[in-house]
Amino acid sequence: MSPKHWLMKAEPDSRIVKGKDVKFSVDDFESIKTTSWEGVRNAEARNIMKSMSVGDKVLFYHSNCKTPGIAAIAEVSKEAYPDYTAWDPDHPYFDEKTDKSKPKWYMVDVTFESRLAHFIPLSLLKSVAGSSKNDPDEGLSYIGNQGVKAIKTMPLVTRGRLSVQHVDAETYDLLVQLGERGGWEDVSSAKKKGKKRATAEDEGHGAIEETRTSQPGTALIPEQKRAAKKRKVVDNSGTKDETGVDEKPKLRRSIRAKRR
DNA sequence: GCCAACGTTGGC
DNA sequence: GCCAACGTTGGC
Repeated sequence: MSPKHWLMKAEPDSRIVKGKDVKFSVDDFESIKTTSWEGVRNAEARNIMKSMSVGDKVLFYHSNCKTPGIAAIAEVSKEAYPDYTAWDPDHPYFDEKTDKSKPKWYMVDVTFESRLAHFIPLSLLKSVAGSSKNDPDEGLSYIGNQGVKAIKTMPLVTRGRLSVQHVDAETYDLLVQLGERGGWEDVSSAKKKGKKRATAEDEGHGAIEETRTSQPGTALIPEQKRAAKKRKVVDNSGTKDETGVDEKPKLRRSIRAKRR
């Protein structure tokens, strides 16, 4: 079976939730190599993960940060299995309403493959998608109008909110190509951000390791927030169970602690 | 920090 | 099972 393609979001910026840093950047991912994608608490995203197979390709996306966009390529390395963090009351994404006899939330393992040579900012995709033209801007002519069309129909652009998304094969190829070749840096990005080279630096790309906060390995993905919130209501039990998990949970996604 | 878009919840 | 109210996502 040929591999399927997906996009998964993580938050590269630090945020403390229940005493844990939920950050998970491309740097973290690169140094950890393989991580479980726990914390998804959205049914649709969960179902999407359940349909993943080992070997499927994943676009790793930086979300809820200064320059959101696609940073790396990864691969599914373990198919869906119960997300034990849902049962851990100390975990930000504890879900009081599930129990072990009947797992509700699932996760997959994902293994880092490589960074894109050119971080693909969401703003670029939006700008292509929002254009009335069907031909790419200069610098991007290699994507052709099929490329433009593919971008215009991406869920990332048309619907946004989902933290785990399907990407179709052609679109995936196109994005990888974009990430390898770049070509927009002197055009659209520079235009809108006025001179600001939004690519490498914000994302910790390239050689310089920039100021990387604390240690990698922890970060949450978007959906967990809800669960984290609910969780406050409960807070019973303090015992960490023996789910047989020996590696400390790597949160991922995001929790929006307190906002507004 | 704001707030639009959209998902979830719960009353009926 | 509709739908208004509410809560969250996540870009800007």
